[in-house]
Amino acid sequence: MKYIDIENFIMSNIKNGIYKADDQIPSENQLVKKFEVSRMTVRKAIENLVARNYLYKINGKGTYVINKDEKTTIFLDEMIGFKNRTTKSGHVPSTTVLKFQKKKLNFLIAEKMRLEKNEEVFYVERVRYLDGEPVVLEITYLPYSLYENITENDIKTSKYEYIKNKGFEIYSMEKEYSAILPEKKIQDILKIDSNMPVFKTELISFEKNGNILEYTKLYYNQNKYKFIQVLKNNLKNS
Amino acid sequence: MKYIDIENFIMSNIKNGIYKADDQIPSENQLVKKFEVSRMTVRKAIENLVARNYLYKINGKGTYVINKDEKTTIFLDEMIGFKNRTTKSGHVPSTTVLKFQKKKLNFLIAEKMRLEKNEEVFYVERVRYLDGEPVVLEITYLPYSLYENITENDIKTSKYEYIKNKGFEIYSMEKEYSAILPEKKIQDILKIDSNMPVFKTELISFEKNGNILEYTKLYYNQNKYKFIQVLKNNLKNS
DNA sequence: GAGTGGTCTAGACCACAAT
DNA sequence: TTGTGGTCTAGACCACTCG
Repeated sequence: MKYIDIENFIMSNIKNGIYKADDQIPSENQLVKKFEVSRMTVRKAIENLVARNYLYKINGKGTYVINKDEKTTIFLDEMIGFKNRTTKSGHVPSTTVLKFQKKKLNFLIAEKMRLEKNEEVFYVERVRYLDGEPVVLEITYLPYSLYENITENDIKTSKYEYIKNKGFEIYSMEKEYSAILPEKKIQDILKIDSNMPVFKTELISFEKNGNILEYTKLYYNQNKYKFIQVLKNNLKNS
Repeated sequence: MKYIDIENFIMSNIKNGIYKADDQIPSENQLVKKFEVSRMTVRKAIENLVARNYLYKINGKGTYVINKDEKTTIFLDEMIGFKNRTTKSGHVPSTTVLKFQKKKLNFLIAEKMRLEKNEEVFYVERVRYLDGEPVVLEITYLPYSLYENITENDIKTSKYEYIKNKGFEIYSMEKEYSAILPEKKIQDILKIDSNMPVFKTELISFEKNGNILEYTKLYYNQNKYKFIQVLKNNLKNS
């Protein structure tokens, strides 16, 4: 396959340090001439390497080599949220609430929350920023029956703080991890390339009695961040 | 954008149950006629929905709607490995060692393992199967100096069992989570579509004194599996 | 053999960056 | 204005599956 030849050419130049971090690689038209192929073939090779997290593109400017060392490390604490150790290193965290609405559940989400279709929930979209750059998009569904008088202000800082203050205790959590290419709307919010997959977590929080306290989807921006978790002791076998 | 119109057309048919799980959607040529666009435009829409985990393709046959309910649930135990609860439900696990070699480290991996370039390691590639279907590809680097007399048999079942039996204790673990589109070689091993991202974990295991016991990369097949983690109590704030 | 998706061509027009 | 990447066309040949 011709596009694999082009992938290999670019990759070997990255691995051998000929293309260094943040260097611009040859333009699509230059690669077209070099490999004597059509532009679509060159684009396919580049798209693959973008999706593989080796290249990034700037519209109207060019294609560049990703600088992994420059990525900000986000420490995930049991994967629940940010433990803002990052703030200690001078990064400024912030949160924006994009949407805060009362909504009726569609069938798909109702099933996940073990509620009836058309049951009412609060639908919340939040974006977490570091130094003004979007890190995570969070979409949360909160059952109306549990949080009747919630306001946008309640979840502007910490959602879990709010849930705790309401008198609920999260006893267990079910998390599903996946990797997807997000829809355009999410790409725009996170300011990521159109071929860059995101790391996604879906979670459901339970009270001890089995009540569902929330259903949440998290989309992590990998363009400028890497997501690290440190585990200590009590490790089990594989 | 025309390809977004096509994406929306297909998605609304999935969401409204017109295309049901495992249904074949219209062929590329049918969509070309319906939308009066070129085939490349149709293909871009379909590729996006494959990467978004809504469609899958079978070469020579057609494009189909993903059946999420049919996905086998894999329980991740502290994300270290399989806790084979799945076997209780009739699934048969197995492991294949693809590669077991003594190797000299390249610069990139040496840096991660805080070793020198050209230092010797055991390079191990293993695939975990369930009912003969590949679930995870694992690539492990084990420092030669720690495991001099290791054999392929030692890691045919449990790597962590072996490490423990060698007298080492994993005190902490650093994990990095990401989502990438894997290279063709990995796509083939995991038998996944060429536009399907994978969930990737990189981890380094430490002894209490800071010694590095392993560097491991894990690639999870999302085609037929979903990866769930259940956490109990001791949850912290976000 | 007919239909499917996989790869590829040789053009085109556009929005966007930089000069 | 020039060069870049983003979208799109109207073809083509191929390997694969299935009846």
